[in-house]
Amino acid sequence: MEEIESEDEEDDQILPDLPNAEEYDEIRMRCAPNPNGPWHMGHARMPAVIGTYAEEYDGEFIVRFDDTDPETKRPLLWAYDEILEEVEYLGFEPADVYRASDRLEIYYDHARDLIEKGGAYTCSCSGEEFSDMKNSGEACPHRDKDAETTMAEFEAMIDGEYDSGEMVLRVKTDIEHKNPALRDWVGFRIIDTPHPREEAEEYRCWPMLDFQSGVDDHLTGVTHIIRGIDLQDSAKRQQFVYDYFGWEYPEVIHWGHVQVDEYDVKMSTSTIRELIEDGELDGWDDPRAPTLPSVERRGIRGEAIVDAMVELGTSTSNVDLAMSTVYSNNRELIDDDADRYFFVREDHVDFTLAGDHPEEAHPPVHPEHEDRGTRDIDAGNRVRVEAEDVPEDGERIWLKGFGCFRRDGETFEYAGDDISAVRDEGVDVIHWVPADTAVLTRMRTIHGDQIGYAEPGFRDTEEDEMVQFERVGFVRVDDHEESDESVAYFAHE
RNA sequence: GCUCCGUUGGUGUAGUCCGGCCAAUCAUCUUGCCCUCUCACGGCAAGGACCAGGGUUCAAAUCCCUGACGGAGCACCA
Repeated sequence: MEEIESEDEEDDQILPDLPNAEEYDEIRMRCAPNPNGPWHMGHARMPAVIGTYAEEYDGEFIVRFDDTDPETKRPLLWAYDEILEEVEYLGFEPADVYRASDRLEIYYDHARDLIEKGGAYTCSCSGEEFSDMKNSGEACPHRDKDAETTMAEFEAMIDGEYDSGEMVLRVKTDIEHKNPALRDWVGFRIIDTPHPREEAEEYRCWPMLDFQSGVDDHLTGVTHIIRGIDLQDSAKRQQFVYDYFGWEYPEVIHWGHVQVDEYDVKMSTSTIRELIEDGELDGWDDPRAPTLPSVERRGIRGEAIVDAMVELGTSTSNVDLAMSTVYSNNRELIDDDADRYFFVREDHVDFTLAGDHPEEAHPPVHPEHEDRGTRDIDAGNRVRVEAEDVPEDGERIWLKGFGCFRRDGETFEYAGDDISAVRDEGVDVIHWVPADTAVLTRMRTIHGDQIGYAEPGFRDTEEDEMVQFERVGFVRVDDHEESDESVAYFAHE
């Protein structure tokens, strides 16, 4: 029995083993977003994977907002909480939440330390000047400054005595390092634009990512870092700081970029924001936007996304996430609970009913759960079907849950309720709605809105409920009240 | 230009460290059939990949070399 359980557990672990996990008492990882907007699908990968690792290793993870650039990557104040909600939506809870903009004094103290150790110098070269020297392996004239001068100038940076661009603090690495990306990088610079957070609005001297993140990873006990290949030189840069302080660098995993298919909109926070500002998207949760608020509104469960992300693994090459995988996961989660309804899309055609047909139709609420009973649809005098489903004149069609009809021009003549017409004679089964009482419904999809008509009982569904429009797909009920049309968000087939 | 890194079917992934059990795993996907008053769910079947070329070896997806292709960094962005 024990053996079986342990085997099962092994099967459950899809992610590759964490490097040197056994050397740490407790695994602790971090998710370090920049709060400059809500998350898109790609952002879900980090909490999905480190949250899963935390579960597998009985460890924990933290969220740390790396909000150290009030200007070019200006944080949005509401994005902090929004992102935390998205982590929750994905089904995870961080052990701690930090904001780098709360921690400036900590970074300053470490910078002072570093200066005393001779590991940093203030530099007033222009970016271009320095870049030229650096690329030819030459030290700039400021490199040999004594620690006292550097310290005084660094304090002046903190005190706001320089304008943006006038002075930076560089970490002294190896000016002749064969990889030019590692040579004497900037640790602190001046930004004139105040930080949007009240708590941080007075600061002008801001650490760069490599300094801030390097210090914080150590101070917050991070044992394993996952980051993108765009940051593959970061560990090597930060290693110089760690060496000055005598710290051990955490384990690092680099992964490639993730792309998501299906969407017409590029997956980038700035692109999405522009489209919203231009009015092309209704907001961050527009179904056409590849964002987490959007997929949540469509009724995709966080778990479906997490499973798909975890399956992507942590390879260093770029990967494409097929939304079909997410949909497949989600279908499995929701199918059992999703009641069935009819929904006739544009273009539609109406037919007058003729003959001795029953007044009501009684299709099952869910084909696999008879106990949930049937819907009762009063057919009225006319039914509405999709143009694509209209049979040739004179041919029969089976209105699902209702009965067989033969088309005669613009009328449907009742042709009985003998199911053998379907089973043995090949009559097609289609969905339909009563034309006069159907519920006008806007179905919002990833490729734009679609108008249609739901059966009357759809009015009684509750907001947030997942239902299946038979032969159309699964949707999340969004709203019945706001306008004269009901609104549903299309999830997937 | 300099410096890193990668390349298994449409997509993702296992296997690569320690060469043979790999004529390559699993999922998704596509197609067909079955089930069915849904094109959902379920069942069955099929399709589809080791970037290329050399080398080492009895044996290479796995080791070595070269090349091609792709990605990333060389920011006072994260």
